[in-house]
Amino acid sequence: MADRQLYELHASICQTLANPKRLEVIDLLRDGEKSVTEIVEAMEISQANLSQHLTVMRQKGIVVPRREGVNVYYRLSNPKIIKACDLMRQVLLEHLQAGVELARG
Amino acid sequence: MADRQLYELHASICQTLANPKRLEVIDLLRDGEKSVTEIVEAMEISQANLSQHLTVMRQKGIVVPRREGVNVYYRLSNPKIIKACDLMRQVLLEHLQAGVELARG
DNA sequence: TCCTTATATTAGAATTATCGAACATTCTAA
DNA sequence: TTAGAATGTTCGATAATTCTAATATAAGGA
Repeated sequence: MADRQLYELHASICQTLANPKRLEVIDLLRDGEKSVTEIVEAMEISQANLSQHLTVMRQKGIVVPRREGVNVYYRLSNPKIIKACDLMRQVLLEHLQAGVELARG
Repeated sequence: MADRQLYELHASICQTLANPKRLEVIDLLRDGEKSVTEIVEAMEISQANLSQHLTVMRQKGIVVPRREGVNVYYRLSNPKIIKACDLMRQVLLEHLQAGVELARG
């Protein structure tokens, strides 16, 4: 596979992580699976909107669903996702300490 | 600082990485600084467009410029950025091997 | 100063992402 | 099989991103 395509796919993963709600979901799934209802109750988000975000993350292979009766439980597909997020979080915190201007937008 | 704000800043960093050209630039800077001209010549990109991407990355604290005469040399601000990118790349490759559908868009 | 090279900025069009609202689906229990 | 709870999908408005083209700025040399 060409490098260009790899960069595209890589960018696609980053794009999936580039949303505060989705990052919060990932953080919530850090220690194991949670049902949609559990996630909704832990966040300030509508069920429909969460479902949209979960769809995006599912399609990109970030999370994996498991249906159990009426509930659907989601988990992270790969523990390295948390590692990557934590690394970026470290970069962020180090920059904040260094006074780098990082305001969103 | 509130978690919500942290997630916003974190998303902002991911957003900055969520572009194939910018990822390619980061990869090019992996082993040390390069001038804008060097980067342009190593990629398929216009100078103006590269300058725009460098501006974004500069503002988000991903890269740091150093002017030397008429040239501006850019370097990564933090080696953890490469580590995070490499981790995500690993996740991507493992997913590809597992046959996960990751097509962009 | 004037010219040239290197880099940055702006404007505008096209594409893409986000969210609320409304609606659809799936499953279980009664 | 109908009701209700849990989850998913579609649509449309708004906002953000990306690129090209044109222009601007900065630095050095003749």
